[in-house]
Amino acid sequence: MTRQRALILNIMRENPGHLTADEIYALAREQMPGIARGTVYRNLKLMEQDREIAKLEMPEGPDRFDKTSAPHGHLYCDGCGSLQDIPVIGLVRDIEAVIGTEVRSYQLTIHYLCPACRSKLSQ
Amino acid sequence: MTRQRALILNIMRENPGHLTADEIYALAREQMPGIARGTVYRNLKLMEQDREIAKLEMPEGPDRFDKTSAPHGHLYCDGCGSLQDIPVIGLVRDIEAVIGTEVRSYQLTIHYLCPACRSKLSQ
DNA sequence: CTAAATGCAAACTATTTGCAACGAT
DNA sequence: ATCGTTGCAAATAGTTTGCATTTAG
Repeated sequence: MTRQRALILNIMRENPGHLTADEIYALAREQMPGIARGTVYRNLKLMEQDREIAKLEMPEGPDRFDKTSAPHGHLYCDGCGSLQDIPVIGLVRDIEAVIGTEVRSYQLTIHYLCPACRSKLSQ
Repeated sequence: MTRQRALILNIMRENPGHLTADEIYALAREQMPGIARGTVYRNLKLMEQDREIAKLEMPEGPDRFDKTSAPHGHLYCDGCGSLQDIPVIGLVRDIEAVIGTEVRSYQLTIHYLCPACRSKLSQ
């Protein structure tokens, strides 16, 4: 556990949202100006492999990262790209019943139009 | 509808799997050697916007493309990266009940270990 | 002490884009 | 004829990597 890794973890804990690697890098530099972008990417990858965090592949733009807590899905607006958590119940259980083995994790992205984008379209 | 676009569509129809843009490009060149990589990418993006096909963001490597038929999920093996379709029932209905608006599409990737990778680990 | 992690910069992969020429309608 | 689409090549975005140096355990 290096200082760099602790800092990255801390930033993710304090930050509610879904940060990209570069956003985490920028926040990290505020507290540790010498930290390298590569270090951030390397640590995020390691933490993902340890399943301390989850990588969210986005329809547009860079990946985002989520500290893994309760499994949940994401609502993605095709209009503006906004992202929100959404609870999902029973999915893992159902899938495990079908495949007969453990689900290690899942990524669910629901594409929809958020209220703001919907009202823009109807104008 | 250009010859190029028709060819790309046809390759996707004939090909059962989950091709990457470059795999489609390679197959397209067999029948139309002059086709440009950019043309393949452009058409795939347009077809995705028209929702004729779906883009699958992969945990590793390039995106893959799926001709959209019945909505379904994907089983991704964290060991070897293999990808398989899996039926999903009731998910869209459940989500729409929660969010109160239409689900345009979704992407569900279940991470697991396929039988082959599981038996390698236990050795 | 030593194995693992860092900083730096260069390399790489996947994808996008500007532009002149071409082709579908 | 016109406007969207192509081929080409260069550009970009995001991420990874090699290597000498530093740091944690």
